[in-house]
Amino acid sequence: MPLFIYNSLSRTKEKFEPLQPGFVSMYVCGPTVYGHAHLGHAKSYVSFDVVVRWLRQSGYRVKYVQNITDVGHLTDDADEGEDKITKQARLEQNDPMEIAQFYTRSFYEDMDQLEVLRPNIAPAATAHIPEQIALIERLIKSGHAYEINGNVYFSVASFEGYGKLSGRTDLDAHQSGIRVGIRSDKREPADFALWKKADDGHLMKWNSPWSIGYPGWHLECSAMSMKYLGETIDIHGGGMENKFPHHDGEIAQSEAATGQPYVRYWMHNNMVTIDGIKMGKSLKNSINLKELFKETDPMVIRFFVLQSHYRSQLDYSETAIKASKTGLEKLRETKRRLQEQKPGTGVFAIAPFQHRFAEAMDDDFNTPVAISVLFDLSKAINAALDRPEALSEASRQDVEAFLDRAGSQTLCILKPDNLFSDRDSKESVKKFDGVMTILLELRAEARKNKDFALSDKIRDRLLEAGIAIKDTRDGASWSVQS
RNA sequence: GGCGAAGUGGCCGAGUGGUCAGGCAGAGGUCUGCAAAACCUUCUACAGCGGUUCGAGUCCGCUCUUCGCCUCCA
Repeated sequence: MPLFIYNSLSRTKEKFEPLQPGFVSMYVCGPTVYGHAHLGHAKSYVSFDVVVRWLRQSGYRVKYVQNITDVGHLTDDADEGEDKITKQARLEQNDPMEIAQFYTRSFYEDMDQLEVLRPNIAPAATAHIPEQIALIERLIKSGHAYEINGNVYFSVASFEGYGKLSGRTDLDAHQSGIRVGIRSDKREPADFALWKKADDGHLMKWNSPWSIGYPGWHLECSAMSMKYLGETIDIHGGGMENKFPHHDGEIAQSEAATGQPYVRYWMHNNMVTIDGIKMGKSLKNSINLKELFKETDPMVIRFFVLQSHYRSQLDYSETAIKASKTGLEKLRETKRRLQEQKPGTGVFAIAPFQHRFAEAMDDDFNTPVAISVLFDLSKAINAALDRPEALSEASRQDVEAFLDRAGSQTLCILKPDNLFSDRDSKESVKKFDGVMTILLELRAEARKNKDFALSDKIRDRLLEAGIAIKDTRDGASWSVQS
């Protein structure tokens, strides 16, 4: 069953065939680190995390590079405005590099909570200035870039096919959108900066053959992608809002420099919206993940994100999150029941579910359908467990193996053990388990003596403490509420 | 204005021609000391108007509406 990926460049689903059999090179645009991550980052990086995980499940060796943009780019037009990181540094009365480091760590903390695997290489833009300068030199030599007054610009007219990703190929149209009246030494308004001379007071700056300055925004991805993954990479991912100008700029400067195709499959994920409006830092409607995690289990957020397709907009609301929470709890409960059941004789065929799950994932990573397969499975398993014959040990193991691969390894919404965090030691878990066993025994005794006031009190008080009791045919079980 | 995407039931959200998405919420039932969970049954859809077709959320056209990009942005 081959994998199909929707390629933003061709606007069709294409059969995935990496450049080298068995090996996938993948680059995803990372965050600009001048603030805490928000729900939009969660959607993006959870989506690409599942892409990486499924490729690995499918047997590929994946080299995953995701940059950290720690060069401050401008808040405004390409020629005006203050650098974002410098601005944040001024607001926090801090050094720009400390700002970048602080928010980089914050980003990974949040991603860890969401079970997003770290990239194999996470290159920082500031650590690759020489590579970026070398790429500019290459472009100047080949006549695709020019230097004026210490600034270097990419000549858009020199690259045929500029704008092919976004569909913006009419250069005259570019000009109409550009504000008049700003002073610029560009030859053409559509040309974009590769190197900018630093103004007085600009804090993040480096030496270059042209001026003391800083690199253009699009440049770092091209330079670092080439350095770690080669001139042609298999997959490049990013947010849709970056198709133009960022990704079209990357294509132009990369392909102009190498003469090789830059990316084989472009993947773009859609936005998170609130009441239909895009969530964005600059729009001041973004939902900070650290705040969100105070009330909502990060796994619920991950599940919520994966319940919609990565190319669809995802509309945030508290009711939607709550629905996801209840839904995820249902899947967890089935998994728990399965683990706790006493071996029976029933035979359960897992193959059709495996097949449907793989089919969904191979169809451009259709996680909502993949999750619906898990719900169908949940229903079938619960029904089987309700029957006296239950599941044989062999069948139970088959189902658990599938749940581990699909739910834990691929979607990563059902962790192997979600009762306690990883920080809790095995010893304390064991002790807690012992205490719970005693409480359940006391409650069972009370019920046997028809002392329902006591048994209900135990149940109610435990629920207040965040532990739910369920009476099953095989006795009571308990679980921690998320 | 230019480029691109989308409008599905109370809510979220799949589905590119021919029984069914799925989740949440609602209703009825089974089970239970009661609850919870689970299971069974069940009610609300494809923005509008034309067209193609034996047959259309699904293809085509028009209209209306929404969103993204054209400034930094996942």
